[in-house]
Amino acid sequence: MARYEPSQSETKWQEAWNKADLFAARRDPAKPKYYVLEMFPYPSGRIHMGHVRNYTMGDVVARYKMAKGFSVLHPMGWDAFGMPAENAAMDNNGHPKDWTYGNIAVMKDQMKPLGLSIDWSREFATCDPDYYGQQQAMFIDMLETGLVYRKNAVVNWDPVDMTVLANEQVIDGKGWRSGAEVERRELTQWFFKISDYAEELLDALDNLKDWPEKVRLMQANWIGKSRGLQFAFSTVDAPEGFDRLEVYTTRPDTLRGASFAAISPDHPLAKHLERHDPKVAEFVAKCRAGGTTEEAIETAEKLGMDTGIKVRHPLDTSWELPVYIANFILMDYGTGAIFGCPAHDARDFEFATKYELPITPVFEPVEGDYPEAEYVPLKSEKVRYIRGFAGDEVQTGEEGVASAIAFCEENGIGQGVTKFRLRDWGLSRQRYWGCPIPVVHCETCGVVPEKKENLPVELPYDEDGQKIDFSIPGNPLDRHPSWRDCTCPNCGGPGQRETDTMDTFVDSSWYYARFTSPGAATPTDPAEAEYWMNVDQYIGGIEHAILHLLYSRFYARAMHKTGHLPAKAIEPFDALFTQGMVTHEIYLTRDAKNRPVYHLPEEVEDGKLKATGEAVETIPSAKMSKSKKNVVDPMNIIAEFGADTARFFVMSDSPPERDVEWTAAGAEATSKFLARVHRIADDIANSDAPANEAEDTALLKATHKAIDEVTKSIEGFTFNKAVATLYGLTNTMSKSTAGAETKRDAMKLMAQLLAPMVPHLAEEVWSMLGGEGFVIAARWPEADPALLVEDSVTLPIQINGKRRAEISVPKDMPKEEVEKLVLADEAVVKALAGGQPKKLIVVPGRIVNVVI
RNA sequence: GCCCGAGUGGCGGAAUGGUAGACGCAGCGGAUUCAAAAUCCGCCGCAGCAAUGCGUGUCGGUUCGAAUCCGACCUCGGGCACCA
Repeated sequence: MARYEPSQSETKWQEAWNKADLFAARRDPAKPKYYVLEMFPYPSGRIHMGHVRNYTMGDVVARYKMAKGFSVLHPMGWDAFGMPAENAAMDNNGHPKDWTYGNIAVMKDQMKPLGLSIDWSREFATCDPDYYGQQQAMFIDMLETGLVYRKNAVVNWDPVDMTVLANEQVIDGKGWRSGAEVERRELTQWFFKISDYAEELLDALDNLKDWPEKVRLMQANWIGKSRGLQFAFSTVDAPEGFDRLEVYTTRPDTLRGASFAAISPDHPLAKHLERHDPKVAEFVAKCRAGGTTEEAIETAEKLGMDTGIKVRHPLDTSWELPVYIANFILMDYGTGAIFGCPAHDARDFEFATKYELPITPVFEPVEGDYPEAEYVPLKSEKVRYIRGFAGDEVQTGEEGVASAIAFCEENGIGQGVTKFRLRDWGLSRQRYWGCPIPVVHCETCGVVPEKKENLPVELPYDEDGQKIDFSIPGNPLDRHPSWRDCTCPNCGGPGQRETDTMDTFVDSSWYYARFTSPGAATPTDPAEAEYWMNVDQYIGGIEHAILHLLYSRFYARAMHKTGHLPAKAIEPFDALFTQGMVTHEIYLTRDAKNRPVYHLPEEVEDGKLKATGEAVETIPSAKMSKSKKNVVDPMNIIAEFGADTARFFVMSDSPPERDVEWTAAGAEATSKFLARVHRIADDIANSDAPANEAEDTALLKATHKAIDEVTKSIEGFTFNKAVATLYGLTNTMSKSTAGAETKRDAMKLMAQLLAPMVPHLAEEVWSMLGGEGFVIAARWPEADPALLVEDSVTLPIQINGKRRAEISVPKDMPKEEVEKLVLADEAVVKALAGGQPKKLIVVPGRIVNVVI
């Protein structure tokens, strides 16, 4: 009797697949194509269960589509630039390049045993000069097309380390290494003009039918289209050149409830005052403390300072409002100046209360009492205007806004304008380990793009023969004279290279396109892009719902505009599936400064560190993340049980879009199940049981029902249900007394159903039962509709909505006859006690409800 | 603070307006075995001897019928533009 030995059979089948070169994507005009892509990994060092889950899902789809007769593209690469490599270099006195490529080698070795149907010939890393050189070429094209520009923007500045910090490196407003209070500081930075596409990116969401509704909603809110009024206050006692103060409001209907005007600390007027008034300078400096994130700004204590300047109310010029500088006004949104109506805005209410400003209601509820604090009804709700100036007395907020805009336009007060919350994409990073921005700063010519024939502008590995020192904070490119100094591509005179590198989101905004022709001498090859684009199914984490996906949608449009993608590819991902995350508890201890030190699960046992016995703090499950070290190593599972067990386990139980808490408990059970399938297949292969018509038909029906359900489950991304179906079919198969021939056929069909999830075992079973060729090369089975119909159904009988009895009736029994049967039922007769039912509801094939 | 989700047995979950708890884990009982492992069979929401009652985060509503639809709230998770 053959035993289930995954360690041998998995290697055997992987070698056989390789030899047959089954997974190389081929442009085959005779076949429909299918491009399935999982979000490529960051090479953190080791794979974790999240990767296994992500790539197994993609593999299930890829293998299923292969069996359905598609020419499949299923590539893999590495999102290889980014901060962790520099941090590692800092910690280990190493080099980001060595660390990154070392990690890639290890992770690839760990992924290979999973038996994924990946075309490894297309592999690349974003830190390969060949890849980022093409990215530089596109940057130059975009610069020439006007899609790239420079402007000032704020960064987190660590005044002790004299360096720019990532948001992640700012903890409670302090630098993570120096502990210094972080300040917001302006630098000149490079930007992509994504705002040009705001409207289109919003409108096009409606056509992304196979994207999750929640992702489209999140992106729509992020883009944040709003209709409002822009107008200028005339100022009183303002410095020269500031006669007018432009403000933007989405609630012009509340204009007569205005009690103050407020400007951002970064507003030109605030900057002017800062230079002339030490008190303003002090206040503005206070406002600039803390990080740059919207979260930090929104949750910080609301601070304001009266500038002493007044503005005249546009509807009544004798009415003057004070002008405050306020830390919660963002310069990036609108005009960087607002008017506050504390009666109908929570934040303005808080501010007005704090600074004792008047709170004047503009409208009140149509019914009921005016609330104690601010009154902020939905814009769609009708309210009664008591200090309105346009439109009806009773109207919705939306109507009030529209009529206020119309009134202001007619009376020359201001203009209705449409604004977007979406800001241009700042791509400059003051860091080493990223794609160098290919421009040269020349004293005579200014900012000049590098010549394309000089690309790639490669990152220097060392510094005049010396290893680059990553232990010094800041950007090594900035203090690397022999790399930095160069000749101007325009005039040939002395120039200096741009030392900013690109945001890693740029790298991941076009890798899907590069996979269609990874070796091309241009960013893409038109024929290949035309054949393979778009990505038919994209799979990745919900954490990328906004930034990565929105940037990719913009970048595809930019690539089209610069001639690198066909028009059909401006929405690069036809269907999107967002998998849930794999979560795990977090273990930490504290260092001398009470800062957290994280520990891997395998270093912890019974709440203590294995090495030292020190007790660890346990934080409840959170997304597995390399920085928190709450990652589980799938290699142990593969070594103990085999890849098929790891694959099947991550597909079972939890629905794919939901988070799953990793627990080791189920792995053994999964392995037992796979061994059971193997055992049953072996029994069947050696059986000579005679045919048995009734049993044969029953097994055949069960098998076809399973074909139907598994197919639907794979198509619908409910892999956990496919697993449950396969468990059920296995139980049926094991108990069935059907003849050997029928059982063999049924088992071969089951091998096909198993193949996308547990490909090695499926091949083993297939070959045991005499299947021809590879099981994954066999055409996907189709359920015979005739075998799916049931002759009779069980109808539950409810009395007043509670289940009290059930009857079994032929499938197509007419309603009237069902009613007769129901009324004759013992429980119904008893409940009616001789009376008539008030109502009798018969839902054919589903349920009966007797209302008494 | 703002935007988006999710809450069902001891546990993961199934059922998306029609029998709540499919399937699996854990547990319990049995068969097999000298014994154990493995395997096979059965039971398994809570309370109750039972009849029956209760039960899908909480409270309210719509409906003949609600885990499912609507409203308010609570808790947990994701994102917030320099983590990837």
